[in-house]
Amino acid sequence: MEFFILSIEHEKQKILIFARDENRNKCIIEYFQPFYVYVIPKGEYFEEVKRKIEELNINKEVSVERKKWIGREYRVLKVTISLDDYETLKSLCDRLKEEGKIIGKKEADITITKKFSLDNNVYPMRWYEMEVEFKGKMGNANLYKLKRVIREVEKPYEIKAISIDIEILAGGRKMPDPSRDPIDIIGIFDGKDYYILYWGAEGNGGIKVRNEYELLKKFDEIVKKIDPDVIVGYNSHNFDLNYIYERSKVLNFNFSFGWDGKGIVLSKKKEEDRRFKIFGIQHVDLFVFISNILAGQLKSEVLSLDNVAKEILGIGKEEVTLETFRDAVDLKEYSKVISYNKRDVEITYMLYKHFEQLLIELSKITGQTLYETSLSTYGVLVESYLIKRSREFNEIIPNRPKEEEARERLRKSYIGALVLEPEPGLYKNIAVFDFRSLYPSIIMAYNISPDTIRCEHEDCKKEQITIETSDGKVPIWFCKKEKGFIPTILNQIFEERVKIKKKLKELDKNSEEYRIMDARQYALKILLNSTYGYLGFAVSRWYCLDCAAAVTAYGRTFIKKVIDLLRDKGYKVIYGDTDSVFVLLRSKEDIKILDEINNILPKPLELELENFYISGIFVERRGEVKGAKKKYALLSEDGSIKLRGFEAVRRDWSEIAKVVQENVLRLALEGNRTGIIEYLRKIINDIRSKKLSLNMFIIREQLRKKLEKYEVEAPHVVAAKKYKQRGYKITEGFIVEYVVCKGSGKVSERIKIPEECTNNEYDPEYYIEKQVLQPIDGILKVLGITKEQIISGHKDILSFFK
DNA sequence: AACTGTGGCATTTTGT
DNA sequence: ACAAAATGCCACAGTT
Repeated sequence: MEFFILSIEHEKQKILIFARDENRNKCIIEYFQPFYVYVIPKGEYFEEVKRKIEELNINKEVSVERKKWIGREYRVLKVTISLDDYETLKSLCDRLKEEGKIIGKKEADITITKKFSLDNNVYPMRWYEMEVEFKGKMGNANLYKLKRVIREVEKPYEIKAISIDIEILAGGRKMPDPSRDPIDIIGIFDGKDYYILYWGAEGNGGIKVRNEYELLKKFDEIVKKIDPDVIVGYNSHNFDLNYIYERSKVLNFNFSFGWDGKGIVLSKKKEEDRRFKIFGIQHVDLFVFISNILAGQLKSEVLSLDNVAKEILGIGKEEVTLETFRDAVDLKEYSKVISYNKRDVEITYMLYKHFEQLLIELSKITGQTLYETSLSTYGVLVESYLIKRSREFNEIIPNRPKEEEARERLRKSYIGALVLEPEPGLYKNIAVFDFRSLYPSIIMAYNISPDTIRCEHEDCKKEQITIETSDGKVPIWFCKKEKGFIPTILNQIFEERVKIKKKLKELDKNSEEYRIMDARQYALKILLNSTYGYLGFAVSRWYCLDCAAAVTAYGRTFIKKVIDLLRDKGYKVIYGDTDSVFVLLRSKEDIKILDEINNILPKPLELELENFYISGIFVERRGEVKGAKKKYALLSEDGSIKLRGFEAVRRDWSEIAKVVQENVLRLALEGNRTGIIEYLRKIINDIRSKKLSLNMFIIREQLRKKLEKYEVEAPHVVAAKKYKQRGYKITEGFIVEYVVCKGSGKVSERIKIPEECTNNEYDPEYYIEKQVLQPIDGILKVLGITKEQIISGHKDILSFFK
């Protein structure tokens, strides 16, 4: 029979595969998974260790295998025991380790479900033909016993997904608290029909029920009726599912959706960061996935559903204020809130559909469930992938570091990328060249891997590079005779991606195949680009700080080499960062020097033209003559502007500061000096005469730790305390908003949170001085515009306002 | 990891 | 002699 696997769970050593057959019937396939660990004895103690394990008074099977441990081959003992007897084996191994007789005990921390996948080459989100034996029913699922996996089958599976979103109207007045405030609305959307359940008021467009208990009951029924594979929410781990879970406890209601008939299960109990799982159904929290994997590519500063939907789907923002909620409660009329909820479930569903293929491809590649992928960070993705591939290389999977070891690793650091110091000024005709995927290329080109580092071959030692870590400077080399685990894998990913990209060019952009292939190449790109970071990541199993340090060291030599080549040819290089160089051309024709440079560079490194710019501006660091790094603006031929590092792209500056800086930068790049002077005169006037809305003056900062942990009375900390006083729940990650108002003393003593500000209350002087003139100071300096020119007749623009 | 920049705070320097 | 201004350092947020 053929099955599409959704997830693989276990009860002790009993594997439960949650799958669907060709008719979408729920199927649970059972299998008994042996538990085993690998013990690596030190050569001379091999027989002793083997004997001691064999003498243990437990059921066991000990076999001798040849396995690789970080590239080196060993005779190892594969010890298969019952999971219940693990402690006995562990204490023996701990003792042997202390006596120095074994290198270690490995793969004990690989979950039993993972072991099942590795041993049988069976992973979620794929179809398999299996030989099974029907055993009867388990709930409403067919129960089978797995006899044998015949083969993987390539065919599509159409995922049935629903999105959910809840409303707690008490939140219109205070933070919703599940011990007190009921759920008023639960919305569900399956891509076709909306089920907006509500109670306690009138309303159009929803399904009215008698009370909250009935609401949960109806929700349960609908989910069972739709029988989805995926339930999607936006911030649903920390809000929607958490809330539904808590309310069901308060009301003593037991859900029966989920294949085990238990509904929502709390799988990680860390306060403030709980994780909810549903057996057989993949719970996908898009907010978590977007924050972990996609945030870097998005322009949105705050990853609210509205912002993200606007950027990704181009759906406009709907203004819903707290007033809407308050009115709904006061008038007992929910129509507006119902349509708001309807829109939210729809957007959530559409966003999910937009990312579904990427989630699927990432899951397939890494061997994880959709649920696991949606919670993964880059490190988890890379590691899952390496684990999945390890068997092909006969590599034993290294242990995850213990807390102490991880802390130790965190203390170590190494020299990173090279950043050139730019000379402040306004430049014309700038070409930006960069290396395409520099770090992955270096790993491949130099065979950088934990298993190739410091090999014993004298030949390999000849090509060394010096790395500098917190332990000091040391020369380092990588094996040239045998390809390492990580470079081999990277190479394969790289080649696979090239192949897909080639294929994409032939496909119709609107075809299903294009969509799948494009998601696949993007998933591969994510893995390719995350591997360097993974090597230096403290909790990695294949951690290798010296490898990471070698990657950056090679990176620095390459970028230096390019700069030297360009300078030798008489070009002026004005800036460079990690993998890019900014060079002044005499004309656009000069771009052809790229070919000459690429002829000299070793393969597969390749310098490319990132773009050509008409003009660009670099400024000084505040209070210094040195040019500021990672801070510049470029004007391209199509009129678009690229801003890096400037206050205009930062979240912790007011809108007025950002708008003014961006406008001034544009005028500067266009060479319009008089425009700047006129614009500034006008804007200063507007600020003073309070023509602008308060929104322009709100400063936002995030709390990066718990409020109590702050040592200083910084403005955002003071503001956060004000929020707290007003009954807001202040958590880590809370975005604090404040406005600087008139008054005396420190800034922190005269801030107000927006809801305290009446009558467009803000301090014009503060904003003109600190938010408008400060950020453009460097730009004006480059252009040689003095403050007197802005306010003619006055020596100093600041004294004008005093 | 590298880098920029703000505000708070304690101390030193400077102006009157 | 005193206060204001400058300075240096730290904590912190954020971008690349």
